[in-house]
Amino acid sequence: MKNKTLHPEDFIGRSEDVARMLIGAVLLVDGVGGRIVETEAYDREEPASHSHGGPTPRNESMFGPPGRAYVYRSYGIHWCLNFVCREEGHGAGVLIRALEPLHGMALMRARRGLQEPRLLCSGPGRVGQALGITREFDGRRLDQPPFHVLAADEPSRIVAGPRIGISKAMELHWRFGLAGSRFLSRRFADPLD
DNA sequence: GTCGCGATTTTCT
DNA sequence: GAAAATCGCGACT
Repeated sequence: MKNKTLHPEDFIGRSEDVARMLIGAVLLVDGVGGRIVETEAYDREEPASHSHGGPTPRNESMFGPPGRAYVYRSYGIHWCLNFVCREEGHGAGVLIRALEPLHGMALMRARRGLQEPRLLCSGPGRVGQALGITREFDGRRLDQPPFHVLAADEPSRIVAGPRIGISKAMELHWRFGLAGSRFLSRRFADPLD
């Protein structure tokens, strides 16, 4: 299948639309990664987003051009990867929550210190660790090395639900998953649209 | 299977 | 000083 590389113009759009589009896409960092099976959308106009209060030193790249990475430190321990979308200055992004590991299995196992493919990339912190994400990746273009993002080659069946680990804007069903995937970080309670 | 907790650091009040 | 877009482990049901 002729997966096409996603370019900045592919990330111009509402974060909830980009988050759906990314399900089934392949994410590689220095050739290591796999198929995206779970994402979450965030937007400045909604209170659960880091960008909600406007630009700060941490979230600066969320307000930069679309098609780049926004990397943040979570709970003082994990590095989490987002794709910036919409337009420069808006403050929208998509959190990459889980991958089906496909490439660079040995390296991912070594970084994560375990064998089970099931748990290599099933959660945003795990994705960061398996792919070797650090602050140095913040603001980098997604269509240039070390990143490589390939569009899904066929439409994915997508389930949606409330986002995880937040207490605000629970009415928004902005968490998306590949229906039936074993690599989701958690089950979807009521698989809506 | 589910619940609770500690780790560890950045950010903003 | 508290809360946070989390994870892994141990205890309990």
